[in-house]
Amino acid sequence: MQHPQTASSPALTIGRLAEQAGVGIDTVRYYERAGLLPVPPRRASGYRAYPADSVARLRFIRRAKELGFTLTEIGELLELSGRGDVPEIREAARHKLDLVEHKLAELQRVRDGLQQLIAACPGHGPAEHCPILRALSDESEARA
Amino acid sequence: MQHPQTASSPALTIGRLAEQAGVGIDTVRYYERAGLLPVPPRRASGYRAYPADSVARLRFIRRAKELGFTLTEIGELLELSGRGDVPEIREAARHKLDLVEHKLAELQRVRDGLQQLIAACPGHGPAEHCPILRALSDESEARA
DNA sequence: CTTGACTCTGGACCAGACACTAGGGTTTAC
DNA sequence: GTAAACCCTAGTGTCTGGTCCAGAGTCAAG
Repeated sequence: MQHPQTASSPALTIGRLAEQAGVGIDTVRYYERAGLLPVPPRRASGYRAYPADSVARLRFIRRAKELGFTLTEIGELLELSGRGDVPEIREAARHKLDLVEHKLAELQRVRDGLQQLIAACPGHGPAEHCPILRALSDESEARA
Repeated sequence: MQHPQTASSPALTIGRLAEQAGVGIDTVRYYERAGLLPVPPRRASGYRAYPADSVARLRFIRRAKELGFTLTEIGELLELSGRGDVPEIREAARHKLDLVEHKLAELQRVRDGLQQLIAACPGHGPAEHCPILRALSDESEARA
């Protein structure tokens, strides 16, 4: 833990924060409304003043989103990461883990499917021989 | 290949088509609007009359969607497949595979983070260095 | 012929995740 | 000190991928 703003932390404006995290300004405000970012302190002018570590948090959100988590889920993950003592939270983490493993399994299935298709596809020749097309359109409803 | 409608093909109603393909009726119409399904012939009454092979096409769409392709991408795949452009299709699949593998790797890191969190959190103490957050927010911006 | 199930069109609506606009005030660089 | 660049709120618009009417016509069974 470091003091948020003793003297060294630059206290970013929303614009700088957004830029450093690679998102839009509106997105930052949206996340705040959505409860994903803590409400930041304000200057006298009303400008939001973000501690430097907000960048990490925003990046986390961005990347988790790329992984297919919804903002709600990300909020839950953030909550887990933010407080670490109650056993309930451990349960929640377990629950999240299930979810993540489920996602992993699905994604692996997708990967395997794609790999097989690519491996079997000669990359040339008539379309009838391309298993990518066949695999998707055939009666391969074996397991659904 | 079989003749579309010489005499034997049943010419499905939209309801039957949807049912056989496992999607909703509205979805079928939506796909038509979106250009994913060819505009079908109509009966005198105005009812859409689908050739039997529309089922395969719809299933293709459904499965490609399960593989994570967007409708736009699927439209492109369908176009490529119509042209018999095998190399391009393969390239598209390869590209998707790259994305999927990347996601897999990151998701694994999230999973590891959760596992560590659970293991290291016996029900007390500050989860100050939360591995979940670290997994995704660190300077792992190596490639972006 | 009637009834109930089906289909038609056009448009409204949903959630998620933002992006943009208007009409202001503020900060900063020169 | 002034102009550019930035920030504020509130509200509306956008895109994706559908879903759900309403009101009207059509088809199949009995």
